[in-house]
Amino acid sequence: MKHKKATRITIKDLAQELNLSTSTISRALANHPGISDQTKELVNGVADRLGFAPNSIASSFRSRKTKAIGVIVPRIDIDFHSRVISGIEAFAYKSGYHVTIFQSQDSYKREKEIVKILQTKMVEGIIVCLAMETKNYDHFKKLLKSKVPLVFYDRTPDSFETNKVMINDFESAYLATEHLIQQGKTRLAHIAGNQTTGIFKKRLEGFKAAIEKNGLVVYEDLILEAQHLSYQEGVDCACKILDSSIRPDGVFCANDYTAAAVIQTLNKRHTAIPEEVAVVGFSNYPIATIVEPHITTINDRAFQMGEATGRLLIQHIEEDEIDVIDYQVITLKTELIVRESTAEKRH
Amino acid sequence: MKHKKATRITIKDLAQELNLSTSTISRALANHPGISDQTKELVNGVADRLGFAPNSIASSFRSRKTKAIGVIVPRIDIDFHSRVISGIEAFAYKSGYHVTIFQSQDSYKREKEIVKILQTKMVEGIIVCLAMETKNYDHFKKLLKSKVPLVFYDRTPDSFETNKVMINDFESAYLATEHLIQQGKTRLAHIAGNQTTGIFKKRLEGFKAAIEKNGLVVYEDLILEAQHLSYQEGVDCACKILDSSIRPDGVFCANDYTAAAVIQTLNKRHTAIPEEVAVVGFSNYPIATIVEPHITTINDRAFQMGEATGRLLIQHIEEDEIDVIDYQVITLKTELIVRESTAEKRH
DNA sequence: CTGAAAGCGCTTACAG
DNA sequence: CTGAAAGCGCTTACAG
Repeated sequence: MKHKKATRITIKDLAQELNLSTSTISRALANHPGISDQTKELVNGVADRLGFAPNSIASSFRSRKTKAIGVIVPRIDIDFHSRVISGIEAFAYKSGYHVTIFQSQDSYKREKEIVKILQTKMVEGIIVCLAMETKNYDHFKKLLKSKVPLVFYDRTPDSFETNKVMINDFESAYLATEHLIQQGKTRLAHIAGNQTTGIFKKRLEGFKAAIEKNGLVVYEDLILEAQHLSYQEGVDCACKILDSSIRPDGVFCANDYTAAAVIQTLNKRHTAIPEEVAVVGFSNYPIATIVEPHITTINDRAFQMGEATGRLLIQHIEEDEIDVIDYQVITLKTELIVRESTAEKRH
Repeated sequence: MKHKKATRITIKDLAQELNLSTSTISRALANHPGISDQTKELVNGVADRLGFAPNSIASSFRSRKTKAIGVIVPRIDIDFHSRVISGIEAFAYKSGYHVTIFQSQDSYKREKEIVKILQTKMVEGIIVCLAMETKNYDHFKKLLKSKVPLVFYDRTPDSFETNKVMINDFESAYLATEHLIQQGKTRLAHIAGNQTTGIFKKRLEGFKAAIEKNGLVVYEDLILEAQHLSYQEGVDCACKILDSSIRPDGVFCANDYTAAAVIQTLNKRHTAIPEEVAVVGFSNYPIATIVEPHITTINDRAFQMGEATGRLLIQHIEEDEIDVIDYQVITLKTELIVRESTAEKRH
């Protein structure tokens, strides 16, 4: 006798067992209204007893619904993205969807490959945070042409309109900068992110706008760009800024790693924070409350961004008859969390 | 005329277009050996021209291969897990698999729900890091009975043998503790993780073993348990330890958050690190090189753990005929990264 | 090297 | 409230 692979129980088996049609079994399992409660109980009972597990692939194939959404992120192991994904998964799960994840590794080539894979109807909708390299959006336009619901978050296309979820980077930077001004700071520096990326451009703009609106001077020499906003780049920028002839009394950093770097550099130089130099970060990473003094920063609400992105996508998946909406742009509120690096007395 | 949904191109359409059978089209697209190169070129050309995208659901349904693996983690937005997932995705992607992620939120109930969802043949194999609450493994045993390949990582079942990928927690803790002893430290403290979890129990055991092996005394009063190993718990434990009558000169922490907490607490008390008290952490989180002094810690190789887990699972999926292997346990090497919190001179 | 045909396990209009 | 029947888009043994 040959080794026989465990054959799975199907609705056919249940039908045979109960002398009912497969139609009835299928409907009973789906809790269809037109089936008597008695039959439903009977079916569910036998299903349990025989250890029936529905074949979701067959079901997806037939119904053309996979209940799957695809997510393309640059990298999963970046704090911001892992929190967004967590929000997406949490919302998707309670809506009966599951989430399949791909990393573009910030590569345009790989992003295109992934889009191609996702075009096979494996997923009902796609969420994307663009790869750093991506400047051409044809692969996504093709997707849209075939009516696949698509939502971008954070890093979004700049040359065409589509569904997006973002935070108000301009306003957040404006808020952060104005807070420094309110603390009496007048010579402000900024460690900026990659200026080919929209969100970092907006943060720089918000920084400048707040300064100008308050009648102060924008010192271009105090604005430095850090490609990856890493801690080490932050240290380098901090040294340059602090050694500049215009000695700054406030620094706004485009993320918390660089803010932590500025703070540690100041600490080493025994410069009083915030009295001599105040520091504001961006994102509210865990380090913001570990570094001393704790970092005043912008709460970027990554988890909520994930939830909002998931909600928007699922809405588009399920209400595709509402063809009236062309695209939707959601901007989330942020908040300034004031901590010791700008305001409170250090104990 | 009613609005007609964009009907997808199928292999039938390609067959018609080329006056070939669907069998040939299917084989040509799959690059089957028994098809002439000329035909393959022809088919691929027309497929491109008509914008054919294969229906992977139909294919999965028919071939019984989904090329999908499911991953159940407590939470995605924990640094360790996000790095493991990144490793899993990276390995899976280059092996032609994709990864669907679920968060158990450390809930036993939710973990069972997810397992039930995954039993629908949606995935070909499953990777799990157990929920904190989980003490009963029946849901996984059922999975194994139905021959679904299953691999656990990090937090693994303690009462039954199965595929696992772990680091050597005992040995790592032993190494870390012995390093403190080599620095001349004799009164050692330990901030331990939840002792109902195997890995944290092993870390405590390794800590004790190193002390005993070196002829020193284990001070039970200097061993504190922190449920979640959070920064705040770390601060609380640090205060208790430092105010104890046996003043410790070395602290081994079960993660880097609590190690950072100990360091900051020592800094506030103006206690010299490492001269008066040396500190070792665990995991090599980003904060390890941000906090001053930088933290000596164990590199837990999370990304590599993800790769190894993915490799092991896919091996089991693809070589299921190799029934000889019952289960496999892989233990990864760790390394001690020595930094200023124990050894180097602080500049 | 290519084709005819069966069938994977469901769902769903249609009929009663 | 239930059933008979068609069919989703592929893959694959079998035949030539």
